[in-house]
Amino acid sequence: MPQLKIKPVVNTRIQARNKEVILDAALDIFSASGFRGATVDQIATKSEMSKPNLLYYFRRKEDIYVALLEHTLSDWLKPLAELNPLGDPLAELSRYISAKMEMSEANPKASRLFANEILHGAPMIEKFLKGPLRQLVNEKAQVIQSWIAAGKLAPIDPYHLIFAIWAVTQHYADFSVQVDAVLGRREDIKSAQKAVLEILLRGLKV
Amino acid sequence: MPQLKIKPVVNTRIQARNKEVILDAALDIFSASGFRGATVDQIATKSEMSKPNLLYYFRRKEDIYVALLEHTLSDWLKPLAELNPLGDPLAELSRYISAKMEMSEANPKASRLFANEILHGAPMIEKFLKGPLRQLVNEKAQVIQSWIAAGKLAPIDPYHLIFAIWAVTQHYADFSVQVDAVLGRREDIKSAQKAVLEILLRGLKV
DNA sequence: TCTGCTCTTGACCATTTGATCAAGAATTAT
DNA sequence: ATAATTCTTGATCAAATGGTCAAGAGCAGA
Repeated sequence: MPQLKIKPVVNTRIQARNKEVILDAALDIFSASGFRGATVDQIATKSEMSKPNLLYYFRRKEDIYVALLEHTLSDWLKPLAELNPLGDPLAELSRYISAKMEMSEANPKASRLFANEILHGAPMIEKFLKGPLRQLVNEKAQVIQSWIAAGKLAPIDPYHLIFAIWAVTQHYADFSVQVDAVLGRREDIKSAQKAVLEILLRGLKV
Repeated sequence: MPQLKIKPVVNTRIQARNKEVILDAALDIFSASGFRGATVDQIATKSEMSKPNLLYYFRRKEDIYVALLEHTLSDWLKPLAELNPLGDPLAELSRYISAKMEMSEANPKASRLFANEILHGAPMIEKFLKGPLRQLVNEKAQVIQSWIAAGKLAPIDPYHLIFAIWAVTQHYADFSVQVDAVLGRREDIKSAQKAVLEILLRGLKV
């Protein structure tokens, strides 16, 4: 009696490759148009496969979107997780800010995907925000608080400091169109990074 | 011979009222779902009128969206325009930051509408960004630069300072879902405002 | 009151779009 | 080689959606 298989059980080479191709294409499309604005056809075309073929790998449009977000979220946490309680406060924060600026430069599409999701109420990643993200922020806010208590940092609310760092660094990815329009040229990330470090860190010195 | 009127020439009372009702409803819908995600039906329902009736006032979905953006843009410029070159630098910047924070609190929907538009490449407001906005920012950057030259402000790149102020203040409107999720409660704008002022201004003192 | 304009809507249309299906091609395991 | 499984796609569908139209209701000025 033949086994009834609705879906492949294993991930073959072809599956691994095609799923990656699809996620690559989907990042382009979703980050540019948002979930509703993107169409399965666009993603299929960019993936150079037929729409039914794409839907063979991800059964619903939403599945692609969720997979993409999950791919992105762990990367998103990493730099903050690396904030070292034992390091020098200003050096640690400087490293964190620089890492975020470089992420904005290297992968603005992921940043926009994430921004768009939150902007629209984060329907897919509420659990991530209230779970792992919240926990990590709590933990690192305590680290910052301990630095302040030790007199190594100016007394600034740690949570709002973290929000400010997120806001400023991601601004260069999410609002790059506006930044470029105002400056009248493609923003150079080096000088932006230098300016951001000054603006955010200068006030933190004791 | 009767005059051929395709569209009403004047704005009657009914038109004024209904257009406002529609724009109100549209702000709700567009800010929550983006241009593509919003449907004319949703806006019509929220406006308590039939779809053809809505389309009598705005012939295309895009017309509603554009009208809404135009409504918003002038408000958007106002606080920055009021930055007074003759005032005390820190007091002026403090006032500007506070005004932006209050705008985020009072009208987060407009902020999100704007954010979403820029996030997706600002197809409708490119001219605004490269024109009036750029001009105003240039002007105010010069003001800040003159404060720095006069030794009244720490030497910080004025453009990036303005970007930082935008980023941080609008973050509380655009990413409120994330802020609330991380804090585990509805953010209180008073304490946010206090923290933001400290973070952004502390480093600007000479 | 009567005339002409404004306002309103049910019915309808064309297109887009997410998703399905059956059937054949390609690949893999035996 | 051959059987089983995975992969691929043309054709198709139902629902959603932006927009139109004709016809009637409401309103304002003469």
